[in-house]
Amino acid sequence: MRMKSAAEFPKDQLPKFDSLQQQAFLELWKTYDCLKAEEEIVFGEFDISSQQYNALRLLKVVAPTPLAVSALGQRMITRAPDMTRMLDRLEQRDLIARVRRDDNRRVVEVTITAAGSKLLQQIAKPIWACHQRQFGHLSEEQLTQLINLLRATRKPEDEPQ
Amino acid sequence: MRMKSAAEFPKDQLPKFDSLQQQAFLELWKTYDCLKAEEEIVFGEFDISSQQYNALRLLKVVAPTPLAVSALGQRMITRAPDMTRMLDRLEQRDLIARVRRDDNRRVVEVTITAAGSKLLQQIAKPIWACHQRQFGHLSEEQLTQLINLLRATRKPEDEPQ
DNA sequence: TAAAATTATCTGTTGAAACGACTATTGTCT
DNA sequence: AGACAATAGTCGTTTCAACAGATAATTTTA
Repeated sequence: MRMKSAAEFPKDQLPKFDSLQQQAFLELWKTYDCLKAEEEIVFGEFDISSQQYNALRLLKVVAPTPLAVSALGQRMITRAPDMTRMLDRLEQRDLIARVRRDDNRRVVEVTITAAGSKLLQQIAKPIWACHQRQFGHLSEEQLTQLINLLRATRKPEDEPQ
Repeated sequence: MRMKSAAEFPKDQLPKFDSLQQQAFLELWKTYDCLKAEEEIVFGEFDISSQQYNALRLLKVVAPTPLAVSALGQRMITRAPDMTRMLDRLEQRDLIARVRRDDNRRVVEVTITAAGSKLLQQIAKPIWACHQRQFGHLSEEQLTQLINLLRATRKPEDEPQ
């Protein structure tokens, strides 16, 4: 986590109003929150959280190969420090299966079940429609631009492809 | 909440891969989550949540005029269905004050206290530095572009200013 | 090979979010 | 005025997230 001291930004460079940077953050927050709320309505109809959906999605990608809990955790978008209990809930609903690996009994491997795949499939269309509603009015060019800017925000080194 | 039936998007229009729209959403999510995590570290040093910071910030803007709980709630970025207890916590720390309005005894008005203002002031610099770290490498043009795209995403009607 | 360190996951606890139901106050309609 | 509805905020409960510490299995080190 790179840290620059605040002193690197001397007072006379401080904008009088909230900085453009803060504005960008607030817009990002607001926008994310709007879209997430709409998504959650869709997910809610299937009694699932976006976190859970994300986990299932990742498991589906590699299926039928299992994924260790830690590997799954690392690939999640939002860092989840509580994989265990999230997987508990999915397991109780028989959407995933857990197996302790034999050649290394510390790791627990997770796979998506048929029921889990089916649920994903059911969600796929409404969630796709949701994203269409949210971004459908933007041109392809605007979308790639947005995506590139978001990437550039996260990764200072690699600018637009 | 406008709803289009999924049928409006016939199968042969479905992209083989995840749609650009979904990609945009995931980028937005990822980016927001990254930035938020960094912010929370800063806020954490002051034992405050971003929600609470937001509330204080809004109160500061209108200070010394008080703001009704409902008005505050509506201006919050993330809809908070639990204003009461959030304000409880802020009140316990003497960062805000609550007064029941006399001419309409249903509404409770909130103001930021001197201590609250002081805390905001202490946070201001580190949080500004945080936003600089996060967005400082983007040009002013890129930032306004990003802001405009985010706005356009939320509000289909008004395209870039 | 026994002790120490590391890895991978689990559990306990605490605080906060979500959702509804509830109370109090005011406004409206007859 | 009295009944009914609307508004503003609070409280109760359940569930979830975050952090720390515990447990168990493996690897490293002396």
